[in-house]
Amino acid sequence: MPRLERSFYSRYTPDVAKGLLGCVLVRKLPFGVVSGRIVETEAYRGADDPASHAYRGKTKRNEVMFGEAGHAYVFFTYGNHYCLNSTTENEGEAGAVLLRAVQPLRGIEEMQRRRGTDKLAELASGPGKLTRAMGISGSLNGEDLVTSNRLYVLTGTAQAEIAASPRIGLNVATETRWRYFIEDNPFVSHGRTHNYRTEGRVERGVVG
DNA sequence: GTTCCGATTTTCT
DNA sequence: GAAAATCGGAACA
Repeated sequence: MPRLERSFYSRYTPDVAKGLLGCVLVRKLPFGVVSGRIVETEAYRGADDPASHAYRGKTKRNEVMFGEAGHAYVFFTYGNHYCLNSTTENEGEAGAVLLRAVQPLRGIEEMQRRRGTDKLAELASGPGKLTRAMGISGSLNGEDLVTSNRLYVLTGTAQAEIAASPRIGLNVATETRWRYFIEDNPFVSHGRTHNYRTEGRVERGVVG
């Protein structure tokens, strides 16, 4: 399976977020390889997106978002958790896709050990869980996903129905539905107020 | 320099 | 369903 190229990432962020569904995130660790199929993402842009870290311009923390597409943007939040994004758009224009959940494929035992649970559906069903399960931390911030041998993404092939909902954990831009996930997939996160089954405003599409 | 609060998870009721 | 844990970045003075 080929790796995603730079041109894949260098597009309108919501399109990249949708396109990443079904692709395979790969992390090489000293103990072996762990990987998972991406089942849930969120799009964040720049000055036009109040929910984005880049909304108020470039800072030391978010500068990766303004750089070349296809790099990892890893940030620390809530005192405990790292979140993994891939940068998007043309260089100089901010954008990133938050990877929120994967379906474990390879290295499941390693992920179980790191997460302290053996339940597959809970290994990486949330952004913080995902980074913990796959050994991703701030040291990978800025990593080039197109050339790195530590962290990269392979193209997906499986056809699946995708749905869209508001992004999770925000109190701004709540009308913008830039969260994308594979419908009825048991590996997506729940997300408190985002019970999409009862929301009734889910957009559908197809990824493949 | 100080204060506020989050792109979350876990645990308890 | 609700709340605590926990710390670095960003905003304001």
